[in-house]
Parts: sequence; C-alpha cells; structure tokens
Amino acid sequence: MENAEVARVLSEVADLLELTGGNQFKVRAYRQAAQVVDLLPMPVSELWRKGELTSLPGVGQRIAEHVGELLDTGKFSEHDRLASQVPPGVLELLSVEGVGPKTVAAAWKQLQVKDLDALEQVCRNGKLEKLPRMGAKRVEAIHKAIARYRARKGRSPLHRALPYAQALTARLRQVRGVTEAAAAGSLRRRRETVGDIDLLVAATDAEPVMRELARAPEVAQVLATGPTKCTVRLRIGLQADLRVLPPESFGAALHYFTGSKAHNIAVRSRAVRLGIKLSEYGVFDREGHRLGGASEEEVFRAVGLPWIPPELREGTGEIEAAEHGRLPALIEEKDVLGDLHVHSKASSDGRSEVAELAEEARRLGRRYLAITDHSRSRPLGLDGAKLSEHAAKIRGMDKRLAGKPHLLAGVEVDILPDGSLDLPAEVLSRLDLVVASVHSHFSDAPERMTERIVKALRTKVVHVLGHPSGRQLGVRDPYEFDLDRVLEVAREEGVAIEVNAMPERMDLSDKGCRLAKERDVQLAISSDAHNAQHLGNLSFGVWVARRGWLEKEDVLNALGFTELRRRIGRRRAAI
DNA sequence: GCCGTTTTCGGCCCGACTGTTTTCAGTCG
Repeated sequence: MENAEVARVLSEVADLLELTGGNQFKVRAYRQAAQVVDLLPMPVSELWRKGELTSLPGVGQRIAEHVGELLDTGKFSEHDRLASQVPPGVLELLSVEGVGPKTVAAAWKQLQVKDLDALEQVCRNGKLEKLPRMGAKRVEAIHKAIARYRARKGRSPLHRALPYAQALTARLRQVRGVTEAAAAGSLRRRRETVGDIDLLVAATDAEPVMRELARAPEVAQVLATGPTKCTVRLRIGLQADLRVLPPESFGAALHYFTGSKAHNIAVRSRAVRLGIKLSEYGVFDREGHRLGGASEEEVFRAVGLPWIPPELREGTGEIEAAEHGRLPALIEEKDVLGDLHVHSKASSDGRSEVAELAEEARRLGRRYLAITDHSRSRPLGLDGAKLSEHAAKIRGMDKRLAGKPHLLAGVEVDILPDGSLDLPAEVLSRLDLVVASVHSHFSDAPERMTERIVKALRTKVVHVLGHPSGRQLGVRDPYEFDLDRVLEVAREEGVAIEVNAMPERMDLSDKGCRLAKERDVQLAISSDAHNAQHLGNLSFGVWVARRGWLEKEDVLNALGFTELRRRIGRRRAAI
C-alpha cells in the first residue's frame, strides 16, 4: 500500500472524528500523522517492518498500531468504526470551500443532509439559511462553492496521479513479452490536472498484460475488459485505461493517445494533405502500405515535422513552429541552477532548519538557495529585528558552506491590502533577495488587486512577485486581476514573476508563462518548499514552464550564481 | 493521540477574515 493511501485513510479518520465531535487535539494528531506519512521519502511499510514507525514525529504507539493493521490487513478497525456512524456522502461535503466540520455536522444532523445534492437543495430552498449563524451571503457562497467543486471533481491534480502512473507502467513493463510501456494523455503533456490515466503497452500478447493490471495493488475494481483494452478504477478514485498494441504501432498509438485532441486533428489533417493516412496503428500510404509507426519520430517524420515535445502539443501553434524550425529549446530541470523561494523553521509554517534545506539542496545539485521566510503579518512571521538576526545566521552559514550551495538571505514579504510592503524598505534593501506575495484580501475588486500588485512592484526593492495569482488547484480560484498590466510593470521595473512549483499551486500558470515570455518578462521557477523534501518539487514548475514555451534564457534562476548576484544586486544599487 | 518532562499528566499556534451578530463562531492558512 502506497504512503499516499495510508495518509488518505489517516486524514479521513481526522475528518470523521471532527464530524462526530471527537477531541480536537486527537483530530490534529491524525492530521499531523497523515502529513508525515504523505511526505515520507521511503515506503511506510518498510518502517513498519523494522518496527520504527514511532520514530516518525507525530506517530506514537496507537497510530503506529493502526497503520500496521492497515498495512497488514488492508483494514483499519478504528476507521471502520467511525465510518459506520457517518453516511458515505457526508464526508465529501468537507471538500466544499467554506464548509467545515461545524457546518457539515449541523446540516447533517438538523437537516438530514447526507450528500452534495442534498446540500445544494437546502441552499436553494432556504432551509440552510435557517441554521444558527447562517445568512443569505454564506448560503450564496456555499452554493457557488458547490458548483466549483463539481467542476473540478473527477479530475485529479497531476501530483496525485503521477506516482500511480509511474508505478503501473513500471509493473506492466515487467510482464513477459512487453517491449514498452508508457503513460500517455494529459498526464504525459503534464497538464496541471488529469481526468484519467492512459496506459499504453507494446506487446504481441495482450492477455497477460491485462491480467497483471487487474491484480495490481493500486487497482480497486476492473470496470470493463476486452481483447486489447481494459478499464479499471484505482483506489484513489481515478480511472485508468489500458491499451495493448503490437510494437510496430506503439509510436503511433503513443502519439494518438497523448493528444491533445486539437494537436491530433492538426497533425492528421496535415497527413491528409500529404496523401497519407495516420491512425493509432501507424502511418500508411494511399494503398494501405505501412510507412511507419513504431516510434513517435516516425510519425512526425511522415508528416514532415521534427518531434514535438508532449508539453507543447495543445494545438496552439506548435505545428507551425515545428514546420518553420522555430520550436523552442524548452527549459529542462538541469537548467534550473538554484531555488529562490524556500521557507525554514524560522517562520510560521516552515518545518526544516536552514542547514537541512542547504544539505538537501546540495544533494539535488542546486548551486544556490534563497531562504525567504514570511514577514510579520503572517502568523509567527518575522519582524525587522528578527529578520535581520535570521539573515545574519544565514550569511554565517553561507560562509561555512563555501558555495555548496550558496545561501541568499531573503524574505517573502506580504503585499498588504493597500499595496505597501509588510516591512520597511530599509529592512528589505539589506536583504539579498525579496519575494513579494499577496496572502490576504483575495476577493479585492480586480482593479484594486491590480493596483495593489503594481504598487508593490514599483517599490524598487522587490525582485520576484511570488505565486502571482494565488490559486490553489481544486481549492481556491485565482484572484482576479489584470495580468497584462502586471506584466507590463514587471518588465518596466525588472521584476521577475514566479512560477511557483508547489504541485497544488503551479502558479504562474502555463498560459501565464507564455504571455510573460511574449511580454519579455523574466520568470523565476521556485519550489516554495516548506520542508527539505519539498525542494524536489521544482520539476512541477519546470513542467509548467515547458508548457509555457519557456527556454533557459527566460528564467532568472537558470543563471549561474555570479551572474544572478550581479542581476539582483543591480536592483539594490538602483535604490 | 502525541509529546515532554516540570517524568505518567497537562498542554497542544493563533491571527485574519467573513458574516453573522451586537460579541463571536466558523473557516482558513
């Protein structure tokens, strides 16, 4: 059983406890344990085997036993006991933004609301409004949040689906007679959310491949099965479709099932114009003779194009670019030399010491790392004095590390509602790097939000605008503002725009990246890591950047350390 | 339920925001 699934069950126990009026600290304990398991770099089952589960912070005797039971038997008696007290649809209501345990419990116990449909109904018929501390505005907000939740339901964020796709392809590759296995679809294009997992396998005999998929531990149920196709539901709720094809068709199938639909239509109509036929089985001439299809390169070659990276295949100009030899040389993870947005234990939600962050960054091959803790307006954020003290420590450590990696003393300063920064300019100007971000008043009117950000960018002390839209995938929509205007000012002021690589953010978005590039604005791909393990999330930012057509030259932290110092130092000199 | 110790109980982060209320509960981060 995967760590993610153990974490999901633990977190569900927390939700169930909350709904049944359990002790709030017990709730927190389960949440904490779930998070620890989720972030664990090694399989939790391995720790269980060694009897070392309680060595994890937040996992004590009881939770260790529960996890052990879950790993050994696939069941969890404490969870089942609680789940039997709560109707199955009630838990899901907690996923609606602005709806917490109190609201769900009240709607369930007083109005017999047992699922999403029922919640929507009591929004409409006025019954919800009758509950204590409810009013028209709250009901309206919940009603809208239900619609948003429905819209995103069924799609999973990339970071949830990816490990499953990798585990399943690795498993299928082991089956006798299999020559290749890959995940296609929007997952291969690295879209921020995926609807299902498309698995492609090259083999002459389909039957053993399908049998292997059906018995994979990640699979909950086989939904449909035919001679070369099989559809299953995974334990995480996502659907996976398997297609088994002969090796000579694998490239054509990979291209076809990677999509996007718009890209496929464009490539196929090109094939028609050239008098050839393209299908998922291969490339054929008018007489039906096979011209190729074993590899994607053969498919593209047949229509007179170079291979196009999957991230570009959205039908938004990649065919024309390929035709004229103007495909971008997309940035790769190895091109990103440092990380410019990282939190340590010094402020609020950071979980790792600076030394641990530096060590992990070094291990990952980063040449530099900016420690950018929160400013005073955040709970437990740093004021000017504490920040200066923190900066001195970071610089001390930087000396000791002697460039392995270089440390920059920075801050993630709040952009306050009036557009001023949360710390005085003289404090900020003494730091190496300033990331400025919006963390409050997300529902400001668009004009106001735009002016707020513009004002912050004009302060001359900001190097990077952090997570510019504030979105959290499947949780919070981006706040409304005029990105074009912000990009214009960013270019004038020489401020870089962040591509926040937290898997649940991926903000700036792919589209935003492309716009920024067109507007000649530099981007900074940053992990926004809150613990050392998050530093590896940078790849999610690189994928967004690639989908946004970015090249090495467009990215601030693709610069070597000396050049980066020169670039960010120049802003200091200009004050 | 976890953790640390003041060593087997008592504390566990807390402020901002919103919409409700007329002093604060619920949600979020």
